[in-house]
Amino acid sequence: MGIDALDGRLITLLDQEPRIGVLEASRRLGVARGTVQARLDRLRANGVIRGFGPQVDPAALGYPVTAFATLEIRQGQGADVRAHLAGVPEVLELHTTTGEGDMLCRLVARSNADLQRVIDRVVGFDGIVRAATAIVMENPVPLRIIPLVEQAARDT
Amino acid sequence: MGIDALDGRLITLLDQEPRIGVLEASRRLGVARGTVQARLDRLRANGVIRGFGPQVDPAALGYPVTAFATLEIRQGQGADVRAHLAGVPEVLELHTTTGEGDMLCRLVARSNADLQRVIDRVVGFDGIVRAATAIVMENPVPLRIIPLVEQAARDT
DNA sequence: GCCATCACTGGGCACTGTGTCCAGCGAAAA
DNA sequence: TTTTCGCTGGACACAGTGCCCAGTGATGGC
Repeated sequence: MGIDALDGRLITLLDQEPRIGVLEASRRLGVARGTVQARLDRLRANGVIRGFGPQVDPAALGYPVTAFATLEIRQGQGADVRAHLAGVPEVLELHTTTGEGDMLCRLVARSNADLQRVIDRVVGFDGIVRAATAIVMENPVPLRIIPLVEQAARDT
Repeated sequence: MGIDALDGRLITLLDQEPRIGVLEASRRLGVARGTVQARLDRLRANGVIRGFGPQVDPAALGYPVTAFATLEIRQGQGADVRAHLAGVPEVLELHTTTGEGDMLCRLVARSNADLQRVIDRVVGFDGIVRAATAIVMENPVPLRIIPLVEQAARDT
């Protein structure tokens, strides 16, 4: 477990220019192609790199509004609520949490007006007692991982 | 703007098997290679597909604990707080929101004990008045986009 | 009804990258 | 000291890419 400096540089490079292949990456990093291939195989085997799927922007799909909803669940209804929320396309992720509510989910919608429809669909389910919604205005730090990768590479 | 059924199938295919190339994708979809190439170029140009960067798992990097923190900010300190949080590697994303708090951020840590250190670092800043943290226990719906892509493709 | 536009097709081309070998070498562990 | 392991640098056949082209069918403007 853990990654070294070369792993960190490789991940950072692939994050900045995902289209480059193994050969070009080996040239940029100054190591043999086989080394990059082996590192990549190991990173995928260890689960550090889950894949290279397309990163789709919901806004470009017509869903520019993002919100987070904190849900309070009736005791014992967890599984049902999970299944219900998993069936709503506008629910992009769902977590069960400690603290205020019982669940936290990320929603998107076509507009602020459309968000009402989404929320109605989300909370219109028997097991959900209460919901508090926070609409996202700005996103100063978009989902990122590189700073953490660099720290993990340094701590080795 | 908007995507059609072929775009939807292409994105879904690339999400399931990111390693396949344009040629193989064209075979799976039953269209000419040039068509897939043109669709991909258009999706990237429209910003629907942002890229194909590596999806890194923080847990595999040694950060298995995730939490969400709601922050209340002192008036006029927004910019400073943003800059401060952007400098913390464990802050994976940051949003400004309506509702309860002023900001919502996603954190990771090496352990529950380590989370205390991260939170101290996050809230140990003058502009932050109050912070409420929710630790993630389960993640029944991991960050996903395909159901939304399929809905967007259907609505065309 | 006619013509221009546009996306898709199917083909061809040179070139690059990939997957997969291998032998040699230096460092670290046994 | 000897084994083990990761990295190197080279080789090979093959597949895929980027880029070109002419032909075709559908759509929309005139």
